Amino acid sequence: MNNNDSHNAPGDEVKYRPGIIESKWQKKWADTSLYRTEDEVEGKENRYHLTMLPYPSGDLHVGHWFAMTPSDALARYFRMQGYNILFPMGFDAFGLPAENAALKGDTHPQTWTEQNIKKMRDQLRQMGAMFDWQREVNSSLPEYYKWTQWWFLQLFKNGLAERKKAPVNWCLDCETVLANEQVINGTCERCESTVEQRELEQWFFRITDYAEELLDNGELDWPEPVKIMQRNWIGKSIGADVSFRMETNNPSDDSEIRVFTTRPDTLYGATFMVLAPEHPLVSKITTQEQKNEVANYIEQTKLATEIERQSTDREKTGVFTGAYCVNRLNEEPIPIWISDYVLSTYGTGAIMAVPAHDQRDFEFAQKFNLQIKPVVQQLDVPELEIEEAYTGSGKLINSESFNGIDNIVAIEQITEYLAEKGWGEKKTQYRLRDWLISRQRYWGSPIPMIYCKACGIVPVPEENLPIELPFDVEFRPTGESPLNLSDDFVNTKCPECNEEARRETDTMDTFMCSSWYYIRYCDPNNETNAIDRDIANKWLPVDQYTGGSEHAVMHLLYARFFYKAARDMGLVPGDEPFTRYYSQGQILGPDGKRMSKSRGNVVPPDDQVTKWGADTFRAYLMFLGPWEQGGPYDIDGIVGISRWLNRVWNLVNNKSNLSNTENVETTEKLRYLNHNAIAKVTTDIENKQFNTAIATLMSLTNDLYTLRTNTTIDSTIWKETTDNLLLLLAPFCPHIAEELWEIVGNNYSIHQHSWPEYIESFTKEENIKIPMQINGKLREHILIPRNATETEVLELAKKLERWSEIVGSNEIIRIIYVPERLLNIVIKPVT
RNA sequence: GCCGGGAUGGCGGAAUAGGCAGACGCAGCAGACUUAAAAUCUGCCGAGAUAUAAUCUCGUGAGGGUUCGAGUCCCUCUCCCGGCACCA
Repeated sequence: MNNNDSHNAPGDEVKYRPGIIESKWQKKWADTSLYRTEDEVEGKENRYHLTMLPYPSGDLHVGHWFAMTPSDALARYFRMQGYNILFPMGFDAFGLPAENAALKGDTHPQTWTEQNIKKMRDQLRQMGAMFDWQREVNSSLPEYYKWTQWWFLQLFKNGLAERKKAPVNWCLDCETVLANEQVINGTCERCESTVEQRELEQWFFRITDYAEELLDNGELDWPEPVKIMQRNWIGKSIGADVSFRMETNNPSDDSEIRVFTTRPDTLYGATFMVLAPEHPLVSKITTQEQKNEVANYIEQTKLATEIERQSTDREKTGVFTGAYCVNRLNEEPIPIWISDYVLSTYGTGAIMAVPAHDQRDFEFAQKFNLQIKPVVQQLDVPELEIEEAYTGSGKLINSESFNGIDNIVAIEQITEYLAEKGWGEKKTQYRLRDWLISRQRYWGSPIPMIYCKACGIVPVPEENLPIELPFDVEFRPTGESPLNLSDDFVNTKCPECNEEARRETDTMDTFMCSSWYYIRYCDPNNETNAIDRDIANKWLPVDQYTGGSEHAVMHLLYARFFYKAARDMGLVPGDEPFTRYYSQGQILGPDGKRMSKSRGNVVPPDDQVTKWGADTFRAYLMFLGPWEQGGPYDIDGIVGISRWLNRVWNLVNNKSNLSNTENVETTEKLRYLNHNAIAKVTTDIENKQFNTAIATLMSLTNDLYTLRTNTTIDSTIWKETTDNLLLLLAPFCPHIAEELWEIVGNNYSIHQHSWPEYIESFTKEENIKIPMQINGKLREHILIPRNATETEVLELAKKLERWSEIVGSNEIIRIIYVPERLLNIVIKPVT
């Protein structure tokens, strides 16, 4: 008998119509506030799940679905496990695209953003995710950025926000400065256009104060590659600061050059010095004869873009200053050069060059015919025969009293010696720079600072927040902050002396907004505080964060810094914002390339939802492959999920072949299938292996189908089985699970039901089939009782028909029985 | 250059802790149902040998090794993807 026949009998047809049931349940969930999260629920532990909030570009992308729906499934699973789950959503709504769109079209960034949010909110609702929309945040609303500004003031009061002059990255196209993290290969992270260095006074957050603590991320339950990326970005180096006396005819001149080196052991091999062209000493020390050449070189450097300057395969350039300093260890004179391969922003902006043991210095020395002096033994060859720098270890040579000492030991000894003499000291350097947060753009949160001629830099009093972003402003990028053009905005009174003063007109980097949004979700409507301390204790830190690893050294590092600063102000509990973080991969176009309009490989999620339904689309995205891996979206594969859900639908709706008489064998088989699936799906979800969880559910569906087609089943055990199937399905496909749950007569809502538990003994069958190998090669299968001993298994094996054929009279030299897994018989031919 | 991750059928992928390679799905092939198609259902679906089979051989990027047994562990190499890139 065919299930489908009876199901399709006239008058009995109930077809799976995703479009109808999905909107039905989305409405009911909203009407009954099913996903409304209270801060406290009796008997339930709070658990905070979070997926990165989107930028309101105006159109939800498959990438959003790929990132958010598995995250939703995970949150739903933990909800069913009995936790009180916070799973919020919002919009990272400040940023350049709004301005760019406004410049192209006849609209305002605010209008554009509002419209986009409205559209995207609807698109997000179609996912059927358990977002608590009452906690939505929008970082561009004054109710939100009031607190972004408030945080700025707290950082300022705690000495973590400062205005300083520094060489900064300037994007020529965006006409604004950028943080170091936002410059990729010398180009702007957003618009990919050229970035150049400018010396400007800007607002910085002192993230470097937390370098050491940020580096210490080993205990975090985060993907190892992301932690490594952060550690590399912070870039800790231990070495020494060493000072070299300037050689001068004037005995009262005690000026010196300080360098940072990780190789104090090679100090005797320093044969020249190199200063960054921007180094302040350059103008002081350059001799009359070299003045022109040096000035020309500095001019050239300024003209070079960051891409040109940072290119490693470019030949080294530089000029001699004419000046010398003295290596205090041996009183030898050392010529001082300048070159752009030395960065003014790292260390002291000057280096001692040891060409024998540093490849960059080696290349420079070769180009300009400078002395190469080996000081580590392995390189004890005539100077002309040296082909590259030796960076390995060895005993010191040419180093006077340090000769013969292992260079690793010499690092310590020479550093100590320098310290004793007052010529240097041990030093730790970080590659990480302070976080530059000023932006010369309109669509961002104004920086709440005031410049007063008399009082200097004065923070806006907290009670005057928010400093609202004026709507009516000419925001065309001119390289000058648009807010500067608004007299109403700029002109103000000094909060201290009440005299005429000017407001800061730069806005904040939008990464500032996203550094604390997860804090605001906990208490989104609080008008007197950024977050209530009691509520913070209830939810923070985030238990499970998910999102793309492209944010590894930007958002994720900034947020960690921010949270630690907030902790030190006593405002949030714990040391880290995100206890667990998991990065999903990237979904690609069907052609395996990044989806983009220009490539024409974009798969619009709305179309997929219309065609297949949200549940099918969700499950397909989770089924494609490992979540962390991402990969191409195969437009044809989704039909498999659609077929599966239809089978589930028919399986549960079908009333045929059910009876009231129990068949013990069938019941046992059903229990086994059922509990096995519960066990597998449970561990898979916990490990975020959604693809295999869904494969398990498919297998279960197939097995139930087969059993149902071939046997008559007791209706009680059948309902128990299908109920469990629906519960296991609920996190992945919340709508169909809810609909079928209702159809079989269960109470609303399946999503308030607890996750099924499996019974260990049911997950195993009495008799199992194990492979039997001869010399490690598969020869037969044998059916054995699960707890059989080796002897019993061997007896069963000997009863096999093929025993004499495959073993015969050969000598058995070893028997390996792995309980419940395999039997391997090692034989040797009798000669 | 440095630091990560990876390579398994026609395709996406699966495989506790070293134990039946290819679960699950797509595509494909054959059949059932149908006037027909779609949908659905059933079966097959890594390569090769043999008479269909039973069975055997080969097979997880390449080469070597450890082991009764290797996709999994060790060594060497190739290619692909991601990050950083003159950080002294």
